[in-house]
Parts: sequence; structure tokens; C-alpha cells
Amino acid sequence: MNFIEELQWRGMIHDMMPGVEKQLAKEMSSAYVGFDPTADSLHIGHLVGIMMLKHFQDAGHKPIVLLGGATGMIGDPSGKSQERNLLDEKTLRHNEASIKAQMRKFLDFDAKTENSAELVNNYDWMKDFSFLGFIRDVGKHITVNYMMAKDSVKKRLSAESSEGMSFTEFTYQLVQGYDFLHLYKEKNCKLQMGGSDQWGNITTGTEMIRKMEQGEAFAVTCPLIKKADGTKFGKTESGNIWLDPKKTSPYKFYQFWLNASDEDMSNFIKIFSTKGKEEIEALEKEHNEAPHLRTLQKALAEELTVRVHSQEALDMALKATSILFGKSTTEELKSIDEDTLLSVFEGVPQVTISKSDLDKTENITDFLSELTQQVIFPSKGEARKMIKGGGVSINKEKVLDANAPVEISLLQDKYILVQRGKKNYFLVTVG
RNA sequence: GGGGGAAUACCAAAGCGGCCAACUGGGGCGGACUGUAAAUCCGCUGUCUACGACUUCACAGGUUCGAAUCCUGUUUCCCCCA
Repeated sequence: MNFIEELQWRGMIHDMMPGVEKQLAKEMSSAYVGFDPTADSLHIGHLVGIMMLKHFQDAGHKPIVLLGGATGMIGDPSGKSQERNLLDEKTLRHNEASIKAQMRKFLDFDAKTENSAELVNNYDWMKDFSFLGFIRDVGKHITVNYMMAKDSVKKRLSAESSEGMSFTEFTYQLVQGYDFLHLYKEKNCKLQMGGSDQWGNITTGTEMIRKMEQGEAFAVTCPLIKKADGTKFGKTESGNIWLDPKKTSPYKFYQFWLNASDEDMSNFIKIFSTKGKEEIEALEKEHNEAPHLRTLQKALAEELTVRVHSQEALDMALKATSILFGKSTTEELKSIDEDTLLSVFEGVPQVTISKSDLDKTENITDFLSELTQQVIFPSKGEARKMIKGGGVSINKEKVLDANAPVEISLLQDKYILVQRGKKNYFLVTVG
């Protein structure tokens, strides 16, 4: 199966220029995908582009990661994004290093072969470009008529958009197009890939290469990911799902994939998994026979957690999952070590109380409200009400009587795990 | 400018002068079930130092042993006629 066939069955091709397959068959080729280095971490929205490069490298070609240090400052009108902030160079380099480290999980940058992956930053060749130089050498070759014909531009100029479009944004496609030209000249890169919204920007690049170098270059775009329920992919209530464990814990990362809906899953598995066709089809079959087991979700969640984080991180996530959602017991809770406990409940509201206060406390209700500084319940009334409704558990054991005395065995000699409802956890530290 | 009507909890919407902390529906929060889903079913939903106490029905007064309910004024909103 060649690269294009591979992407095709995975549903990752939205559009491509004629002749791509011929080019790829002819020689080892280079292709690039652009990423914004606006943060020091990638998020899962970037994963599609990365996977394209991954498959490209697996097919024996050379993937190039282009960081838009320069273009990111301008703002792509395709996404009707706001004007961007200028990143200072120090931040840019920091982000670049972090992103490269994450890219390493997917792409091989150290291969001894000629198709080793490479990372470039367009800031490096754009920063010294003078305005005069740019409009003379680049702007001369592309007509405004051509630029205005792009959908992304038309939309901004039409009555629908109230904001108008700055000249800066208008020139975006030239700058991005120039990247392609630059890579074509410097690295013999003949293919740019990206989301389908990038089509217009990519073709500006191929146009430049045709006019200025009389060369031939190609574009391949993949469909933008759509979720079955219409909501945006990659976001949760708490924001983006980042690849950086400091921004999104491996546990949350794992949970994100595990929670994907069945309808989305048949697309996701093909896009985000490196598993082959047969294996995926077998998994799908298994999944359809017993949908409640969510075979696909588990398979993908595990694969990606290990790839992006590590096997240890996955083990931790699985353990956390079983504690939070499984029918785990007090015994199980006691069995895990302090580090695991703390990382599982990282981000959960915490309260510290003193041992003597705990001993003085008359009943459970007081403990849940006053003693814990109203963090768990704002008043005794609420605590009582919730206990009556069977909604409070301490160390995984349901509290039945609101007036019961406080007799709690501490986890690791200093923690108490309180659950309000099914999903709200509180960690009380007795110090 | 003249006439009529309305105002109740997060929203909607009931409420013979005592049985009203106020029917019901939605939402929210819990519970059971389940696949950490959907559907379904059940409970809670003014506050609290809780078998009781306190503060509520636009606002301010009044009638009454007793007012969300009757009266007066104020404010806001809606409708109709100019």
C-alpha cells in the first residue's frame, strides 16, 4: 500500500492535486506540514497533521515539520482568527524546542537514512527579509486578482464579515506561499499537506513555484475532523487536550479518548492509530459485537497514551480510572501508594485539617462542612441533605447517617478521600 | 394622553383569607440502572445551629385573630383606544 492509498482508506484525504502519486512513486520526496508555535505544547488538534507526516515517513519519504514562527505572528484569515501577538524570539525558541520533543514521539528525526524527519522554522528565513525585498521578489509574481479569488479572502471581504481584513492578514497567503517556495528551493520539497482549510494557502505556494521556478509542486489536504454531535474536536469543558503532561495529565488524556462516542470512533481509530488495516478491521468487528466494552476507545486511548506519554503513564491512568470509575473498594484505595494517590487526585480540591480538630469533631456532618472550611459543603444543611440522598462517600464507603461519629481510617496515615456525588472528589489531608 | 391586564422560587406556571415554604413542568443536583453513554425510574431543589426555627410571592403601607390571596399608593411590564 503506498502513501496515498494508506491515507485514502484512513479517510485522511480531502483533496489532492493530480500527479502526487506519480511524484511519490518516482523518488523519495519531501513533504511538509505547518504548525503554529504559539504555545510550548501541541494539542490533539495538531495530531492529524502529525499523523500525515508519520505515514509519509513510514512510506519511505521525508517529513518536514514547519513551525510558523513568522506566519504565526500574522494570523491566518482562514480561521478568522484574531490578530496575533508577536512572540519574542526567546519564547519562540522555547516553544520550538518543546514542540520538537513532542514531535519525536511520532517522527524519527535521527534516522541515519535520508528520510530522517526535519524541523524548520520560517522565522529563520523570514526575519531578515526586508519589506522592499519581499514585495519586489515575491509580491511581483502573484496578482491581487489571484489573491482575492481565495475563499478565505472573499469571505472576509464580503458583507458577512463586519470586521474587515487588515493588509497584514491579506498578505498571509504570500508569506505562507513563500515558505513552500523556500523549502522547494532549499530542500527540494515538492509537497505540502494540511487541513482542507489550508488548500487556498497551499495553492498560492504551488503557484509561486510554478511562476518563479518553473517547477511543479503538489498539495494534499485532509478533511477537518468533525464529531458526530457537531461539537468541536479536541476541546473539553476544561479546554484543549494538550500533549504536555503538565497541561493535560496523562489520566485526562487517556480519558478523552476513552470517552469518545462510538460514531466518532470509527473515524478516529483510522486517523490517529498507526495500526494497520487488518488489525483495525478486526477491532471494529469486535467492537460491533460488544459495543458496551468499547474496544475501539480502549485500544486507541492506550496506544496514544503510551505513544505520547509512556507505558508507566498509561498504567497510572488505568489505575486512576479503576479507582474513579470502577467499583473499587476501600481496600483497593488503601493499596495504592502515596505518589499514585496524589497524582490521581491532582487538581482535585484539597483541604488540610489538623489531627486534633478532627478528633474533636462530633459527627460526620460537622466534618464535611465546618471542619473542612466549607470546601466540600457550604453548610451543614447541604451536607445533611446530600447524605440523606446517598450522595456522599468517604474513602469509597457510602455515608449512611449524618449524625454518625467521625471514625475514619486514614489513607497512608494522612489522607481522607471524600466524594460528593459520583464525580466530585475532595482530598482531605490530616496534618 | 385615555382604558384594561399582569407581577409568585433558576425558568415557565398554579395558588376558595387559615389545610402555603407555596400544585405542576423544565432545568439543576443526587440515587438506581447502564458502557464513565443515551433512555428510564426514584429522591432533593428558600435558609439554618434541623422532629424545630427563621425569612419569602415586585415595593411601601393598611384591613384582619390570621394575608401570596382583600384595600391604598409606588414601580415595572403587556395589551387596547387616541
